[in-house]
Amino acid sequence: MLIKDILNPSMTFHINDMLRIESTNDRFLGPGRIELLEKIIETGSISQAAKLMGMSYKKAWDSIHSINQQTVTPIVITQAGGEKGGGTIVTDEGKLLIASFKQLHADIRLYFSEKIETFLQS
Amino acid sequence: MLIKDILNPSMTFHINDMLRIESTNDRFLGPGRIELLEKIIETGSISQAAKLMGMSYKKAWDSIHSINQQTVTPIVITQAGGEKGGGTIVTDEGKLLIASFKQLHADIRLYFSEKIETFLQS
DNA sequence: TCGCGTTATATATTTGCAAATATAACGTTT
DNA sequence: AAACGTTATATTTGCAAATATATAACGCGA
Repeated sequence: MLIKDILNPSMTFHINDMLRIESTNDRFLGPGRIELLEKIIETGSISQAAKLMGMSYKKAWDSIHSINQQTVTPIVITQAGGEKGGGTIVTDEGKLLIASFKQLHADIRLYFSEKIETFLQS
Repeated sequence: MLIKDILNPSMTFHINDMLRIESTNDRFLGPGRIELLEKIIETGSISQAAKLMGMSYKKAWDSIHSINQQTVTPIVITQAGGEKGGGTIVTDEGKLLIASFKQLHADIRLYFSEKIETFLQS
């Protein structure tokens, strides 16, 4: 008896490989927050980054606020008011987090793709 | 610059290691459905299994209906009416799915625990 | 034929969360 | 001091998902 003979062949199965790092009772990093941080680097602004992603400003702000609260070193630094009305930058620590997360994610996706393959063919 | 010096040391971080196997546009197997199948084996009944898990009967029924629709061989066989009012059994194919899923889940949890360790200490 | 406990299914209600909206505060520029 | 675009925060609205409720169908046994 084989797994592949049980599953409906007209359907394609996959593992949900979204990597999410969480702390005790809050989310920390996931694909969405990583993309948001990258868009903030591009635009220098939370509101513009949110708009670029089709995300509400509130959700974007909540996300970066959540991230900052879970680190000792700030990941983003915001300024309300000032030239161009203000803005937001991602710190070097933030950029390190982004790079490390993406590497970890790539590793896990690879491992998953191997595992699901053997599972579905077993 | 190190990840572990960025993160708040008063918080414990972990990877969300819930394994979910999905098809094109429906869930297939996750920890909840696995537990439900196991409780059905124990009790011989969807309703009793649901009650044991604190799950509504509708959600339980929807879950097993969804599973059965994604396989060519039925995973559970239900009977409405009959002695004791009816009942539900898990087929050998269902038991194979449970065992394979748990093995896969264990492998992934191990891999994750190694990965998150190096990530958090890097 | 009725009762029983179960599966099967529809409908209504509630709840939680995402989105939208509104407003305040901020600090440079003019 | 007024304008501007941004961050910051509260409030309201809308919607989807979970839950609850109700009812039907099923088939054996008394």
